[in-house]
Amino acid sequence: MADEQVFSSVWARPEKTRTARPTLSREQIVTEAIKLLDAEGVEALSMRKLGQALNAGATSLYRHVANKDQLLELVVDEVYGELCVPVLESPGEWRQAVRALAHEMRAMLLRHPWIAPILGLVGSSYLGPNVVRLSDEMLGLLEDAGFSLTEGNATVKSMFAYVIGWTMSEAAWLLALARSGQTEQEWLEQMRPAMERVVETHPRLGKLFEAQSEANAGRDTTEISDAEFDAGLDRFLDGTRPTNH
Amino acid sequence: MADEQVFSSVWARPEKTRTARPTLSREQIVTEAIKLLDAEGVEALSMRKLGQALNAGATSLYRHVANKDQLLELVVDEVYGELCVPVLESPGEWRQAVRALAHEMRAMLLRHPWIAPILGLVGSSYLGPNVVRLSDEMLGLLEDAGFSLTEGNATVKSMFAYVIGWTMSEAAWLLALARSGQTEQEWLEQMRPAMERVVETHPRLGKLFEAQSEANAGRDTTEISDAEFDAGLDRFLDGTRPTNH
DNA sequence: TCCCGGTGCGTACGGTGTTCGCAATGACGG
DNA sequence: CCGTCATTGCGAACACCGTACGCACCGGGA
Repeated sequence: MADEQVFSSVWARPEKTRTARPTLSREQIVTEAIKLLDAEGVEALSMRKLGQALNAGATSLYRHVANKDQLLELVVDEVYGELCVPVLESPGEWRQAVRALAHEMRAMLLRHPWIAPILGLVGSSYLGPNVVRLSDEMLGLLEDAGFSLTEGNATVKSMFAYVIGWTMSEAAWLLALARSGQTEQEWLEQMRPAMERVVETHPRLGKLFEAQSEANAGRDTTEISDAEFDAGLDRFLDGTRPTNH
Repeated sequence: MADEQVFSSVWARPEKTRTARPTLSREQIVTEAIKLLDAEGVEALSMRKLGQALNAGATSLYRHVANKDQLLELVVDEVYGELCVPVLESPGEWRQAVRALAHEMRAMLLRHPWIAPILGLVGSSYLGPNVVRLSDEMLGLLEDAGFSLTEGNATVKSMFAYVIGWTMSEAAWLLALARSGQTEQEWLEQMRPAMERVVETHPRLGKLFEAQSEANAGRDTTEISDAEFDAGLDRFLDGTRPTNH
């Protein structure tokens, strides 16, 4: 390698004369980072691999992005850009709208299960353009439905908290499963002994497992978790309404 | 260094004859890891530093812990051990009990703001003894209050989701603030320009900020966030009650 | 034409998780 | 009392990481 380097300036000019004007852009970097994260997970994202995926050197990225941390902020905001706030047809339908956005958000977080840990590190990147747009539109929707600005803000924040918290644990499960490289069946089978030891000392949990596997017999697992997510969301919404003033 | 190594076996036996029976234990490692995480944050926890803090070599830790990942699982469960489920004095007081646990949990997560990103990586380490104990006791409490097992489980899961989601964003803020090494005032002042640019294009957000700073004038910031957390929690609880059957 | 700001990137540094083999120890069976 | 042996600590090494720095190179403006 080092030897080649010594001669390279002699026997050949760089074969592909580098067009020095932006062959690399911040957008390209961010979208490629997301692709890499989706494909291989959060621990597989390194500046070197990302550069490689872009046919570029690792350190070239630093011309367009200050940090890996900043890159992650950009990534988070970009992903929030996948969400779009539903339109409110009549003021009474704010509840459906909030539910729809919550579902969109859960789907997005499950599409990109690596976001959860990043969110904890990077905050919600509150000032990213997409996050700002999302907050603003959501606030407008609730305003149209009769919420005051502060009420609407509180509603959005609480709803986001529930969705993120819930989906984070789902995503962590999915990640663990993916890392193990096993099917869900094998995975469950593998930790059955630990399960049984738990049930032995905590019979109440055993009864819960029985009741659940009975109630869920024959149902699809994604159907089940959809329903559980909705149930919790509905509890939250049942306690929420605009004050008439 | 290497030279010294050659002679070391000659001019001296190891000064402190290593007692080969456990000078190191899994518990010590976990508690020291937590101390380190609290003191210096998640990116400061390395096996070498942890070993150093324990007067041990980095690789010695691997005799007691399989992985860094496993260590983090142990850490998470240990921290959950700080929580204790309140006692239910009468069946009607389940609401206060749930609120109390939620508060405990939020306080714990803010005491250890590094957990949020770890939780996303490691799952909730569902089978750790402390997590299991917590779930079981909480389930028992709600059972005494008239919830069925599946209802109680759904309630606990949803409540945890809200608390984790909410507190994660609080914790991320605290972490960012701590990393910047500035006071909250300086920090806010520093990103005022970005704030103003946002307000310019999104006047609704500007009105929200005004309304909030007016409503919160003179109040302590921790008092404010406590109240906001409680408000969201109450919405959730308002939509939750045991079915009489 | 010449220069100069912007861009790509090779090199290098300090740090990371983890494997491996060796040294040393205490407990135990004879 | 003396081997034997599983267990523990640990130094060295490997592959990889984020990133600072300096140089080569290009395109556009004077």
